[in-house]
Amino acid sequence: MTISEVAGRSGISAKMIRYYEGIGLIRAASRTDSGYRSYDEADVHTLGFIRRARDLGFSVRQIGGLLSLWQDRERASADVKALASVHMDELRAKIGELQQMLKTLEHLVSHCRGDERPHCPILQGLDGEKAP
Amino acid sequence: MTISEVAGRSGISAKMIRYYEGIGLIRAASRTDSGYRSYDEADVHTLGFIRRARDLGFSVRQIGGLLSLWQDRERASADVKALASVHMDELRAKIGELQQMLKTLEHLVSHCRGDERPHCPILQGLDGEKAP
DNA sequence: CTTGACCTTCCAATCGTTGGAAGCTTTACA
DNA sequence: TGTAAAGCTTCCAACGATTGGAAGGTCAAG
Repeated sequence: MTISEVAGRSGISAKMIRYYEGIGLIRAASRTDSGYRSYDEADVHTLGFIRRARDLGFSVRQIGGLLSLWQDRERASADVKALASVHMDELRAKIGELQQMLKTLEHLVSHCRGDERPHCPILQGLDGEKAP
Repeated sequence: MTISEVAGRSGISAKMIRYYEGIGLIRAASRTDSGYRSYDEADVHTLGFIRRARDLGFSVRQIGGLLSLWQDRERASADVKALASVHMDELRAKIGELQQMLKTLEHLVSHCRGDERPHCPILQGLDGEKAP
């Protein structure tokens, strides 16, 4: 299977597959005589795993950890759970941060008439006169 | 005022002040005879505005737009509101994305015993057997 | 045998921020 | 006055994940 085939089937671009190989997230693919990378069903499977982990927001480093556990038949599920929990905490923190920004903005925007006049509580809020 | 003084007072690092100058977000500071950048109260004010905008998650490009409007006495508040609304939509989209990730993870994690045994619904979920 | 679609590697850009190196200036202190 | 520390300058590189492109080799269909 060529890299574009496995890319299409896994949902990871050929560019990223080469990149993942370069940083050591996946093993270097075997090559044809002419130097083309060659893949099989197991690679599609692994890359699909990576794509789903990525879709859940795991970093490449975290995905590396998940891959190790995934391939370790003697893993403890507690280790997987711990890794996932760290990421969930990161997600919650990020969500909270963005929600706080949004809340502040909603407050400012709700007081802005949004007409042709220059008066604007949004800019006033950014001006530092008061921190809402 | 030196760059580190204005950095301390505005909450933006000297590194970033030079960077903002380099990309044209702020005007090039005047220089002393020896080539040091020199700042005044107005610069502290402007940088404070930028820091607060940045704290609300606006991109540098958006902050450029906000600065223009801030300094334009004949602006229409509708323009400010529109710019802020675009960013709020971005924030809502990002929050929704992260919440969806978190929700999926919470579901997976809640079914994982987290003990010393290898069985793990989290890894099963990532394995592609089913997309929850 | 040519053409087009693929593959390869390498280099660059994105975005915002930080770090460091090399060299000059100012400040502080003996 | 001499010197050392601290602060300034510019330039270059890295982070993370991804995309884009250029230059050149290879495979398939016509």
